[in-house]
Amino acid sequence: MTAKAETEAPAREIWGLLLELSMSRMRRRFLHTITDLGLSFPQAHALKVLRPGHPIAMRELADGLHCDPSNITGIVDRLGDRGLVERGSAPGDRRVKTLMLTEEGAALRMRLLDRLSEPPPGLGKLPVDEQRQLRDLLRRALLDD
Amino acid sequence: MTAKAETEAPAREIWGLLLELSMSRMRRRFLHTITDLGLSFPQAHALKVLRPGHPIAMRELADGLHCDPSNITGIVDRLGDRGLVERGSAPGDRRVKTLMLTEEGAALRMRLLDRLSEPPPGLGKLPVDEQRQLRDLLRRALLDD
DNA sequence: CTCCGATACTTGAGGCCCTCAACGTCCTGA
DNA sequence: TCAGGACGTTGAGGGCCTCAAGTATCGGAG
Repeated sequence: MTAKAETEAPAREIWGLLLELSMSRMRRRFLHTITDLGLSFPQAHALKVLRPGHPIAMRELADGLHCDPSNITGIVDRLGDRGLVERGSAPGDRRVKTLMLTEEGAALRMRLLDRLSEPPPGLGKLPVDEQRQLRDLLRRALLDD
Repeated sequence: MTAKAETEAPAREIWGLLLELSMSRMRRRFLHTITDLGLSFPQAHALKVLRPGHPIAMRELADGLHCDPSNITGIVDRLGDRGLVERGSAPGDRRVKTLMLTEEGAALRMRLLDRLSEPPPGLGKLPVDEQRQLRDLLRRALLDD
C-alpha cells in the first residue's frame, strides 16, 4: 500500500480515537439522553427518521433503520401506544400503511433533536478557526465511504 | 451546505458529523464485524476488556461495561459455553469470581481487535500531514471531557 | 467473639429488540 | 387470469436490560 514503515500513518490512531469515542462516550451520552425521554434506541432512531408532515411507509422506516420489517411492527406499536405516531392507509396501494407523527410525536422529536445536537463542552473550547479546520478534515476524511 | 457557518461556531456541525458517524456508519460497521465473529455487542466489549493473563472480578467487568452486575452473569455464561472465558475463585475472598480468557478466547480477542482497528479506506486517502492534523485536533477537542 | 451492615454474584419477572420462517392480503405483468 | 412479488404481521427462539430479592461471605463495631 503506502510507505508506513517509519511514521506509521496516523490513520490508525484517528480510527482508534473515533472508535473509542463512538462506542463508549458518545454511546453512553446518547443512551442517557434517549432513556431520559423514555425512548429506546430504535424508537429514537425512528423518531429522527419520521419528519413531521412527511408520512412514510413502514417499509421505508425499516430501510431507514436498517432492520427487518418485522421489527418495525413492534416498534411502531409501542410508539403508537404512547400516542406519538399514527398508522394510516396509503392511497393507491392497500398493502402499505403510512406512518405519521402526531402533535405529541413531533414535539418529542423536537426535544430529542435539540438535546442530541447540543455539542459537548470540549468542542466549544477549541478556537473557532481550528473548529473549522476540524470540520473540514472530518468531512473530507469521511465523505467518500 | 447552508452558509450560517460564519456566525454560528462550527462546533455544532462537527458534533452533527460525529453523531451521524457514530450512531450510523461506525455502528453498522462495528456490528457487522462482531456478528461475523458470532459476538453480541456486550460480548465483544467484554472480550476487549478481558486482557489475556489479567484475570479480573465479575464486578470489575460490570464496571467496564457500565452495566448492572446481574447482566454479567448471563454474558459470561454464554462466553463460557463457547469456551472463551473461565470462571475461577479469587484467593482471599470467596465471594468474588475471577474471569480469565482461555486460549481460544485470547485468539478470538486478537482477531476482533485486528478487525476493529482496521481504518476505513477514506482515512488513508488523506495526505499524511493532514492525518496528523486531524488526529491532533480530535485529541484536543475530545480529551478533556 | 458476635452481630449486623456492606459486598459479590445469582436468579427471576417483565420488557424491548433481533433473526428467521411462515402467513394473509394485495398488486402487477405476461 | 393467475403466478410471482411486495407489504405488513405473527410466532418461536435468543440476547440484553432494569429492578427487586436471595445466598454467601466479609469485616468492623461493640
